[in-house]
Amino acid sequence: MSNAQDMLFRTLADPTRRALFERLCREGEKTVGALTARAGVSQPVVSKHLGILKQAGLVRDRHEGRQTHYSAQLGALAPLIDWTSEMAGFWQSRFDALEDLLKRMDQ
Amino acid sequence: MSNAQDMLFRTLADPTRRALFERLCREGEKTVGALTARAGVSQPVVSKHLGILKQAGLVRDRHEGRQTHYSAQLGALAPLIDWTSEMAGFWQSRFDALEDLLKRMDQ
DNA sequence: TTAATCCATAGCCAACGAGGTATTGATTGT
DNA sequence: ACAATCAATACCTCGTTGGCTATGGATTAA
Repeated sequence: MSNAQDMLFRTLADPTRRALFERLCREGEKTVGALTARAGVSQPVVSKHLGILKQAGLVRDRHEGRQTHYSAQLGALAPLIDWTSEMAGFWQSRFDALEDLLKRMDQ
Repeated sequence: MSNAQDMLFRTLADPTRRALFERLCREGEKTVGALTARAGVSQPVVSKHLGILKQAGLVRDRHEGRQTHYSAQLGALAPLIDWTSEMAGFWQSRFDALEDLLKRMDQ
């Protein structure tokens, strides 16, 4: 039951985590220190969140000396987009079926 | 800090809740009893989840005698789609900027 | 009227998760 | 060599939440 959507939704459900991902999307690659400076939480917490984001495939890390650079991986949002369009698709097809039925009744 | 995206992500993060919403999208309006029959959890739990989905605007309820019919409200997914395209937009614009820079350097 | 059904609410408990501080490992600067 | 910086890990605490059972309120059936 632990599909890709599950991981994504759970990961993005936390505001702090989503804020980190948003900053990486907006501003590009950032070090842990830079992210911590404006995150409103302690450095270990930021590191933990980044770890979870990485596990979900939403970020990449690049080590350079003693600092780690993180960047957003937009492709990881694909399952989210797929799920949304799937839901919209179901709804649409039921709508189409209803429309079809109404047309038949109209004859 | 409690915007629309926050509510949506948090609501859809739970697998049981998401499964309920998916069934309503796929199969259309259903009573609490019908949903409970295949939910794998007890009726009170289903009711609670439906209440949370309702609060997030993802479902509507319609009372008919002693039973309550629930149906999906697809429009509520809009903030999710908006957020996703916003993230994609940020990424794209940074990509465009880089592309532009490379073009200039190429001259 | 009484019994049965349907759903919501209340109350409880266990597990999870997000936060903190302290510490370690690794790298850079002196 | 030693001190300082950066990020990750370990460990703890506390609030949240998802599950359950029991019950109540409302409606329908006998």
